[in-house]
Amino acid sequence: MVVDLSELALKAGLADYSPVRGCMVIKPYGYAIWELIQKELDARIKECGHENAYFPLFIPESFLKKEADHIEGFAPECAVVTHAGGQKLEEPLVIRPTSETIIYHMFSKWIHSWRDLPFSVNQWANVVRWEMRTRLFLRTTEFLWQEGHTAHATHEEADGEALRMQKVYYDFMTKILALAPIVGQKSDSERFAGAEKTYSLEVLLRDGKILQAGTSHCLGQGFAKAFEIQFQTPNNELEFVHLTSWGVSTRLIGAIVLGHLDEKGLILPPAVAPIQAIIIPIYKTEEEKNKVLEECQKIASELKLAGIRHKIDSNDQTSPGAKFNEWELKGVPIRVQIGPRDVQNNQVELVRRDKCEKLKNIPRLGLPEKIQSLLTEMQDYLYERQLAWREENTYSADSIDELEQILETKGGFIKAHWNGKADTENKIKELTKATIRVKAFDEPEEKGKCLISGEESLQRVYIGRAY
RNA sequence: CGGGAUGUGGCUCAGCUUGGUAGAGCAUCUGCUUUGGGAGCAGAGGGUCGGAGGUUCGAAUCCUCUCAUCCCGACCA
Repeated sequence: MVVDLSELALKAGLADYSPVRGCMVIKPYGYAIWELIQKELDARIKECGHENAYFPLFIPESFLKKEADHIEGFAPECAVVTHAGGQKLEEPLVIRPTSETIIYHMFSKWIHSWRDLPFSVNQWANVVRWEMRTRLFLRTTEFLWQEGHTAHATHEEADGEALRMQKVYYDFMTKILALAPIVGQKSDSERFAGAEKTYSLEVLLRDGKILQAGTSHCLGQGFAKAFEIQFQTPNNELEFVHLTSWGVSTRLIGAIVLGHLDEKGLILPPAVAPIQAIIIPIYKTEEEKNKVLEECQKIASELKLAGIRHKIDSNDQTSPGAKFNEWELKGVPIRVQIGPRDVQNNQVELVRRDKCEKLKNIPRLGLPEKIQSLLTEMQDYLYERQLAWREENTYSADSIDELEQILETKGGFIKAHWNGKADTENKIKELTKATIRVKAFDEPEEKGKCLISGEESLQRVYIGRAY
């Protein structure tokens, strides 16, 4: 099984390496997936009342330094512009690694009264983080994402908003991406730089590793104080706002690929497949070709009417067999095969990418409806399969040896007791190369002893090796 | 930044140990036959061997330096 994302992403035409270290070119097929992600998620974000805006790529260096934890977390990975217009700049400009600072600078100008709250903005943008090691889609130097920022009058409201957006992500990932993330809260050491609490969504991939697919932060008042975002209460008192920020990135494409792939290549959930049905004509003679292609055109126009994203692979130079393999590699959900026999009998052959089963003698009449129902079935099936995969690969460990053994032989999520402290967390990481991924919300209470310290613990946490 | 590897037609790589003036497969082009699970045959075009310097009559091959990329660790969406 090809589980190497880089190889698969290159072969399937999602992306290519660029001349710049750690940066990728997202090719049309990969970008089309991103556009579908954007479209679906953007609608959900707007339903929450958040509007889109755009802030500058450049951030004055001094802005980043205003929040102590934030600069400490991000300084090592910032790209900084020191020269422009042929001259050394008065103040260096950081290329945004994230936009909290510049957005909150603006918030302080825009928010004055309790009547202005809650206040929110979302932006779709690129950010740059000079990571030591990069990997196509999972960790690139420049990546695309969406970052939402909200300001609230109370801590409870801000925390509620951070949780609400995490739920929006959960809903999006399960319904649209057919992924089954564990949702919960990050440990202190894995928390976002400058945040009070970080909520995350952790996906178990098919190679047994874990991917943080999205985060939502309750920032408390730290940034508000650093950027002096104050408002007057109805009682005429000055108070600092409570902020949240939340984001998902092009990493989601990596999550889709690694969450669903099989030995033949990608399997795209229908909801984000740029091509949902690929039509492959099969013929020998010129006469057959004309008849078959004519029928393909008819099918295409019916699919268009039905709102199914499709394409006819009319390439004359490759054999049908080659096309089958090509589109399987690219993960197209439904393949429509049609040859002279089918035209004759008013039927087609369909193949579902996930199960790879051939459905012969499908009546030509009502084909769009049939394809639509298969797409729906496949979307559900992929989610069920992901969920089952996660459940089958979630284990419990009650000692560090047991934890290590499961990591070595199986991978996956391992639930274990932990005392909640940083030193024991580091120790686990040191010993096993695995990290505490998340404290799940729906984890039942259970008395136990910390793997390292033996201290009392009331709840298991999820541990695993992550990307 | 530590460890490993690689750089040779568009792509994947061989050749390097033991120097003798560049090769295969895929792709491309031409022609004919093919097309229901990765087509066949015949022919053609295309490379200052990452860069610089050195050794030598002669360097893809040996030496020195340099640049770049990828993989494995510490950092991270």
